[in-house]
Amino acid sequence: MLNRMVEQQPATLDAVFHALSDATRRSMLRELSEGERSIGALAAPFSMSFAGASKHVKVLERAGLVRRRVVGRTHYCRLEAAGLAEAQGWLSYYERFWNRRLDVLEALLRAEDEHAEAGDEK
Amino acid sequence: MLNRMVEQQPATLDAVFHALSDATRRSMLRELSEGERSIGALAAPFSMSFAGASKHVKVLERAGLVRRRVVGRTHYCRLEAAGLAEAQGWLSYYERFWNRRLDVLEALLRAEDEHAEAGDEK
DNA sequence: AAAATAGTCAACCTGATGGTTTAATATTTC
DNA sequence: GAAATATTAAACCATCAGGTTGACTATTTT
Repeated sequence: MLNRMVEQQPATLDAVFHALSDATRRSMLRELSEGERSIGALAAPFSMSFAGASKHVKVLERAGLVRRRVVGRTHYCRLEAAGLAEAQGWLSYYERFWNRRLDVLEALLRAEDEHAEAGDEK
Repeated sequence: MLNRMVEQQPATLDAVFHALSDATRRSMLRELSEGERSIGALAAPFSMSFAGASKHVKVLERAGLVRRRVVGRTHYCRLEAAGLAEAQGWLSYYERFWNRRLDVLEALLRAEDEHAEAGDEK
């Protein structure tokens, strides 16, 4: 079950990471994390045309990060975070590498502290 | 200290996510997770020109995911996972969203199990 | 019915991407 | 020193990305 989530779906991972590689889209996701937003509402903070925002939303949809609900003339978008989990799954493989570095850093700091506690602080 | 890692550095995040949006580059990172590799060694599995691989490595370097050590005519690359930690830091904000979903799924499965255990399995 | 609103679509522009090939540079080997 | 090796650089190509504008569709308001 977890497997299904971490599983490699190259096309999808491409789409997810590509979607995340743009600061405007990342901001839109942040906004959507607070609740549903219309396309117009998503466009507003960027003084960007509706058409521009529409394109960004489509990129997010293609990546499976956003879903759309049409009510009358308004399109409401909401966050679909499962795709982000896929990205995290991929990244988690590498955790050990930076954890290792953090371990070293931690050890260094601890050593420093112990040194200080030992009474040689000036 | 953790803060410094999770901190938003838009330009860098752009570069990191962009670097990850290509399957070839993700494979290269996987390869580098096993140890240092020359540009040629990185190119080999993809039947791609040296020049092509060289470009990919430059993208990874720009994103801070790879570092290079030149020994004679050979350029050795190694993984620099700190940049990946930045990406994970960004994603971690959204964890609660998919965790929430997993909780629901888990609850559903548990409910199913209990139902089964209750003796009504046929 | 007319006007305003929310959004898409298509065309267009500029600049980046991913790939190639050919030439050039630096190093190593013969 | 000549030949082979490892790599970059530069030019080129096709395609994609991010953005705009203008025209169109569908809904809502007046």
